[in-house]
Amino acid sequence: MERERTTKISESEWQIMEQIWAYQESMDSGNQADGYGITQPALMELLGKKWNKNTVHTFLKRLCEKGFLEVVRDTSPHRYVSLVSREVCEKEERRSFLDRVYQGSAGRMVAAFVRDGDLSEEDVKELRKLLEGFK
Amino acid sequence: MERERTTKISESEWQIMEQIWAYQESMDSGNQADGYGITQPALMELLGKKWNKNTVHTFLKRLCEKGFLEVVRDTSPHRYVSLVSREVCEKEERRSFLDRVYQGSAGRMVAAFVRDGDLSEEDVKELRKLLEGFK
DNA sequence: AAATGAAGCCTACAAGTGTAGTCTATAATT
DNA sequence: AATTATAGACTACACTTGTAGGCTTCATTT
Repeated sequence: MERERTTKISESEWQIMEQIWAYQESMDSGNQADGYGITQPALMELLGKKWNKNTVHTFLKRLCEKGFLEVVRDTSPHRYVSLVSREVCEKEERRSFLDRVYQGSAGRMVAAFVRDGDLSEEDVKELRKLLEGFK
Repeated sequence: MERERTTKISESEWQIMEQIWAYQESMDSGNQADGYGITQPALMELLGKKWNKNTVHTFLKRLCEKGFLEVVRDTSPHRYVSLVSREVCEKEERRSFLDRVYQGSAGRMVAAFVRDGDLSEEDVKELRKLLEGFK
């Protein structure tokens, strides 16, 4: 499926997408008709007070232009729906981060995280389990 | 030690730093007097033909302004010396990547890498070893 | 109806990024 | 000395990103 996007989600834009994904997920479980997509007011609510209305609007517009969101204009406060899953975006980010900083070597990179003590005991335990189930 | 930097190394700038670090490392082993720092011509050589001279110069200048490099102007082709280790920069990048995409959770992130099969068998083996030596 | 207010649209603008042309010293050649 | 590469400095410019000020329109509330 996946529309071809060329651009990336910027730092701030991620914070917007973050909320939209979370919101959509929460809706998925509650599952109701077409209440799909978040309205800007609702989004503002989730984002908290530090965000200016117009700023958020700009980001939403740009995210639409970039092909990450879609606006549904048939309800009063319009609704924004994400067109790409968080998983896919995360994956793209990982790739580009990896290529930029670690010449694409996931191994070097994960090792750095582990070595650097960035992981909690929880994380380590979890990770061990994951590695076991690995051929 | 560490000069305070506020800005980050951009995508393209990383490719420059990459070479400079590598070069410096190779010099460290060979260890000779103050032949420290790479010249632009030498850098161009390492970067390959796709880079325009002026473009590279711009990046070098910016990296100096940002406090990542220093120019030594007492030799004919000036010499550029890195002021920050690759390790430190990598760490900063990891942090910002983590915060942006994984809300700072290294665990979630490493798990994603593992789960996604981004790791080679080599990597996995290496990783297991690392995790063993972990309290 | 008049005044308020929220929702949406457009415009602006400074800072950062990728790319590269131009001009000027300076050193190497003819 | 005149000519030609080179190295370095400066300038330019389009595009992206973060931020936000206006203006217009409905839908409310006096």
